[in-house]
Amino acid sequence: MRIGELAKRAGTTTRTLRYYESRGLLTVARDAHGHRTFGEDDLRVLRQIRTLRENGFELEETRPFVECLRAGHPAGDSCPDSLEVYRRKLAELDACMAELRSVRDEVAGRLARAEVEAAAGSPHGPEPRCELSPPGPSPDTPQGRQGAEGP
Amino acid sequence: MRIGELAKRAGTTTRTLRYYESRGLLTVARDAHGHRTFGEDDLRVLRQIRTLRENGFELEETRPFVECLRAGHPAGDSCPDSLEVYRRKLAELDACMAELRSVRDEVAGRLARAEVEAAAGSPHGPEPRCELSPPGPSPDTPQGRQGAEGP
DNA sequence: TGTTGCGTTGACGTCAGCGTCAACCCATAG
DNA sequence: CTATGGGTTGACGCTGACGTCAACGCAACA
Repeated sequence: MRIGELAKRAGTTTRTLRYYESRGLLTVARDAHGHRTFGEDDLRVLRQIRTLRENGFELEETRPFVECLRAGHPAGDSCPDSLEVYRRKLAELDACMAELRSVRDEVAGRLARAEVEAAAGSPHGPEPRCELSPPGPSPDTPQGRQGAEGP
Repeated sequence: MRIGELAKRAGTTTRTLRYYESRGLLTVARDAHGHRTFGEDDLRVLRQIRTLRENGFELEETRPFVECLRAGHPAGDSCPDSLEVYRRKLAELDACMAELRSVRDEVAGRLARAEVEAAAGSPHGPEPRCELSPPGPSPDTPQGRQGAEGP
């Protein structure tokens, strides 16, 4: 199997595969023409990586799973290092959710107070300029899974 | 007040202030030497920006608050545009938390299953020996089992 | 007179994970 | 012969919010 077919089968692109190779996540053999050749095991590795990436794992965090598979284990998470990544990720997710909750409460509080002020000041205060623009082309791209973090 | 003092008072750096100016968030006067000069109102604007940034607002999202302050309002969130940003942010936070929760459950499930497998296999001592195809033209890889793949 | 310390502008570096050319090679089909 | 459709490498772009120089000007202090 060559890189185009593998990319299609894994639902990704050739650019991505070459990038993974450059990161050392894929070890690639070449044929007589210098073309990369892959086997079914590479597809498994790739699927493992994609699954993790879709769950918000960074590329580097997939390395233990890849090495676990390459060591001949039936699944990428059959090894202690992979489990450790799972646990770290869980803790990370919990921390992130806690922070998001606190920020959410903070923002909700500010909004509530500001709305009260606005209601109190509205009859006499500054006139509301423009109401919010109608729900036009605002493509809400759900990309951020752990985005609202600082340093 | 010059840029160094303002940066210190706002707990940030001169680079940051110049960056904000380049984004049009700070309108800056110059003295005879070409040095930027700031007043207390600039400090207020800056504090508003920093507070929002610390709560995960993007720089561009702080613009309505800045303009609100510059329009002479007592607080940055005294204007409808600012409130709308608050509301959008709340929705965004809620969506993000929901996604994090689902990912968290997914990962927790995988960890639990993998730990069960590990506990079952550990007493017997799993021997991973078979390796995947190393660099070389042999795409034929006899592999006995397949691991559990998620949805 | 030098040194320190503040200011200025401009430009490149950083982090992740690729997308998007460009310029080329190679094989097969019409 | 050429068009098409693979493959190869290399290099730049993109997103955000700055950090980190470089090379300079200007003022005060000893």
